[in-house]
Amino acid sequence: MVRVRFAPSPTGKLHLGGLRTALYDYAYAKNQGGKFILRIEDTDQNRFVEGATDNLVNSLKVMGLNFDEGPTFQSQRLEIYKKYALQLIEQGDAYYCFCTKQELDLARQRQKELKLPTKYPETCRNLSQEDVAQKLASGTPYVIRLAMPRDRDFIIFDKVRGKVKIDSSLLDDQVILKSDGFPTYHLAAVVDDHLMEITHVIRGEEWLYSTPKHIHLYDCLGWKPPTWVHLPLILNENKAKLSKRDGDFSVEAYLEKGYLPEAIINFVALLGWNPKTEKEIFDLQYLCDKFSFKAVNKAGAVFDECKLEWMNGQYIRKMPISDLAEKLKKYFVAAKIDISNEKKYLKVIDVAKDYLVRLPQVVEYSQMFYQELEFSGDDLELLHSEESQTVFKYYLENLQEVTEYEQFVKSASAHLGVKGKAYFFPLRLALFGNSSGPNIPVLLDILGVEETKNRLKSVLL
RNA sequence: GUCCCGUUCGUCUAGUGGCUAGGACUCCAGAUUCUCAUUCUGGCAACAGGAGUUCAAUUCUCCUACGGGAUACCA
Repeated sequence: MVRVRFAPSPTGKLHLGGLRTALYDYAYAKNQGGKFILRIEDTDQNRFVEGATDNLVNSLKVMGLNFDEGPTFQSQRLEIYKKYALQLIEQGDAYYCFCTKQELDLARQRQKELKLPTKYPETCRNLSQEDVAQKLASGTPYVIRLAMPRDRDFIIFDKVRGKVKIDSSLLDDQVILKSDGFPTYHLAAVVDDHLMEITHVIRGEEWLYSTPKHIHLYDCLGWKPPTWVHLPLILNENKAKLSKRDGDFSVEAYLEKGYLPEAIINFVALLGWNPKTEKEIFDLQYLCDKFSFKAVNKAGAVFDECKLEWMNGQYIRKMPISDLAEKLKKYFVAAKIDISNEKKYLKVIDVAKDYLVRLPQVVEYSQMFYQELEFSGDDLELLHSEESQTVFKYYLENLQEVTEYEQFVKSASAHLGVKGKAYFFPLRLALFGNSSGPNIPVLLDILGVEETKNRLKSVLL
């Protein structure tokens, strides 16, 4: 049974990169009839952000990525990690380290100056039993480090990258238990992945290089390592890892900007994966059906919001008008626009939907149906021209409740001998406030005879 | 610095030892006999460079360049 976990740390909101990882986790689990598990990696007390877990959980929910188990919190499992850390010490696979931060910084700085690889100098790796006992007894702060082997190459068999070889002599003796008693990622993730019977570890590429440490941990503990899957990163326009400096890439922010969850899912899915067909618009179910690691790209993908906008428009236009109308109501409420006339509102949305890229724009594109129009000097000049006035008068005299609009618009043009821009522009301006926009019959239909006449009267000389 | 990963239009990507290197977004043009939007049609635009293997390399190998990641008591 396939079991995959999404394991974010609660240091901020769920961002697009995290969402993509969670999405592939979910897709693979569902594809294999397995389980999708949420685990919160809250082992860094300094970076903990209040409310981050709620945001993570909520964002996943909105996106439709429901987890089968969890969330599990690592901060509630400290005793377990400690137990294994101690076991590793007993086995001689880990050791106490009493080096201070200053000593380590200094060593690292010296290595940099000498252009050597920066790594822990292994000062405490060969401390005598007595030294250790004495320091422990005197209450010296300590961490526990993993003693990496120095004589073997680690081979990672990665599902998207293939075989990756890393020379063990380059690897650091990583801290696995911090002085505050919390484990580091390396220990916590390995222990939990084993205990939770995770079969596939799917994570960002930034973890590839530390995988040997994890493999070694599995070996020392006598456990079977999971299948490794390292995903390419999502990049900003400068091709660097998406970071907070580039702006707010949280799922929440994109929802607020007015992107539909379906569009976000679809778009993010395509950043690093494709169904090997020309199909680009698809839903979560389709992704789950088709997903495989074989089709995951190796190279990072630049996030391009233009294409997201286009895709969002596609989803907006595809949506049943009543659903869309319902979804858009809140923007009108926020703008204090009265949309209680349901019939009119639906017509307005039907027109606006072709213009929409992001949801909140709906107000901008349809407020002219609800608010009094304002005209510039140039506008007034056009509205007050003799020809325009003739058209308006004709409409005021002849437009009736029973009128068939399309026909009326045509016959009026014929009757008055005015056509083209000279005919349509002033009308649209008077009724809609802009010389470009929807067709006149559509405007008449939305406004209705009474409102149309009111608007025409107000520009009559 | 060191190690690891990567490199097809500006961006997301398909693809193959021999093709006019395909699609999508953006942009441009045309059509939908008023405009805008939608929709449709067409166009611009790419195999990082150099060696090697081969009858033939974008495709396989090596090197270089460039980009990214890691190098923490962060994940």
